[in-house]
Amino acid sequence: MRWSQTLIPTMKETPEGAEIPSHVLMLRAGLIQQVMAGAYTYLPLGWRSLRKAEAIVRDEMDRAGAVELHMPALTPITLWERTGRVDAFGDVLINFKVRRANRQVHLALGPTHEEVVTDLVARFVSSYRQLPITLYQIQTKFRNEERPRFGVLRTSEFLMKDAYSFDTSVESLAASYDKMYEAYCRIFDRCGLEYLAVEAESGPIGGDASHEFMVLADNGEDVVVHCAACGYAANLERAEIGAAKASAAKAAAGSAALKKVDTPKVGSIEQVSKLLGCQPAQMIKTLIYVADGKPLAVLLRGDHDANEGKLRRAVGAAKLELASPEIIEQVTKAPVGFAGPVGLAIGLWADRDVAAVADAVIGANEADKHYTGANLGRDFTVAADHFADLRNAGAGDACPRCGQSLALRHAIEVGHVFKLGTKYSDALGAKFLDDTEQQRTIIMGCYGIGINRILASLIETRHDEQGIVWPMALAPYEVLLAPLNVAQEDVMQVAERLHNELSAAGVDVLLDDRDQRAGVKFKDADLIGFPLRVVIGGRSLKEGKLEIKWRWASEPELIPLEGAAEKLAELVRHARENPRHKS
RNA sequence: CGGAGCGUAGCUCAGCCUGGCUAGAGCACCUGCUUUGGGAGCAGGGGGUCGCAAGUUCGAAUCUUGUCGCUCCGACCA
Repeated sequence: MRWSQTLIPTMKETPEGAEIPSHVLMLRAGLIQQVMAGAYTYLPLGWRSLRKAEAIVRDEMDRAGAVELHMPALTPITLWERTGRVDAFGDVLINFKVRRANRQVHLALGPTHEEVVTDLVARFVSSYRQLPITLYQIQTKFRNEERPRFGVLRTSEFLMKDAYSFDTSVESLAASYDKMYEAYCRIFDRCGLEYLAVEAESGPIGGDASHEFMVLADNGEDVVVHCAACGYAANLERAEIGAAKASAAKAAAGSAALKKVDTPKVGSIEQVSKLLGCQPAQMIKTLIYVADGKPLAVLLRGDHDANEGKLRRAVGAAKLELASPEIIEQVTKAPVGFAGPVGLAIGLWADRDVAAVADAVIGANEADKHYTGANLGRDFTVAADHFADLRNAGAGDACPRCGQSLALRHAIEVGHVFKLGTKYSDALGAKFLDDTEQQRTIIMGCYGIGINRILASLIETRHDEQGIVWPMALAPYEVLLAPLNVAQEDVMQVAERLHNELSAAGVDVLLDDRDQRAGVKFKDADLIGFPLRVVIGGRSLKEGKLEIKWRWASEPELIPLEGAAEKLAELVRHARENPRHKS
């Protein structure tokens, strides 16, 4: 391809509104153009990279035995009503009515495709002989994001690979799941991404039933908990906390007396600690939840955050949510911000770390009042079996596996594998007859990859001051030919010949045939980040040599003009095998 | 959905506070000449409903109100 014949609108300056590196660089390098908040055009270069990522995903899905099909983005709302997900998705589900002859049809744009694919399987699969099977597609998904942001990281329309496995048993599901897990590792390896597979919230099946594939990046929206010592990794919702350090476990032997103090109009932990001159860790906060319709109270150290998943599992509730202000007032007889454990008549749970807080500051269940000097056992009690790990892990907490210190890292979720169980097959009647003529429900798994996020997370983690540093696998073009003077005939002859020979050898090559100064060509080459740049002209050509430079290398090297095409093709082939080469 | 900010040429921005000649600069674009290894120089040229609407005023990019769009922080995220 010739530069002059395609569309590559590079920008010297950072457009207003772009903040994070991947967004800035995708715009400046002419990969994307924003059409509205959360919707982008992929320009020729961006589209090439996206298609390369897609091709890798497709290749590995096929290798893992998954079968590609294509479902419509347009779906009837009734399909979503059958699984109750109209409510579950809420405003995220883009849906609308259209006129069709003399009636109205209510449609939804698919945010994912469990319903459509399960309905398909329910219609055509009826025997264990047809199972297991894993179906996948690569398709545009639609979600009405509350707040699109970070360039292509969070958009309302995005390209997703979604796969669904259908099995006859939990053991068979585990095998399907493992195949997908391994395929994901191969995909992200080939893309040159540094990723972590972390344990994630597991849903109905429990146990080891969900993993998220995370790319560690400072601008990631997710937080993963990582132990550098043993490799334990989990997302914040799921991360367990190891047993408390022995030194902190001194029994709460407080000396102070319980004393009611005035805290007028001051309800938050931060405000109260400031007013009373104590540390948040000296406080115990009391959160009121409603579990399956019944209110309960949870005690946490002031500087800790509740983990609703852990709490739900500890309490054994199906549904758990923070209580409304009305319920809180009814239960505590005080406005929000003044709840405390003393004299509360509802079920009381506590995070393990609460036991170590002596002479604590707590709410007094009375407007504008707190207690100081509160002590567990003397002033209030929590049943021994109501102590549990109920909070989010924090930096410095003990690793549940090895006891070393945990670290919190920001990350971008690029993939998710999940054992679904029978939620959708039950709702949509996907059953099969087993070899003993029993009718049973098909067991499902689902597996997603955000294709756009592969690009964004790669750029987020592989760039420098000059621009993107593409790995060979996803670069829009593998080789850039840069003739320095397009008016010079011998230079252009060499460039044209190399272009044709490399193309014939299966190398993606772009010829910068613009009549531009060398500086402009170099800046654009670095900004876009072509892995291999070949300069034709100047001193080296007179000596029968070409100058080549890897994007991640600091210095160029010279190769003989003689046999250059073969040499370059060989270099490209080698670099394709090593997706993670670094500067 | 709460909080904050920004909308002036394709891009980055000045002008607005304190209303007043024909609305500006740099980059980009077009023409010519020069230049040619890290975003060139000179000369000339094209391009703007100042987001939109209403209001105040003799007069609005500028003041007021409303509205739309975009961005950031937070909440939310099967």
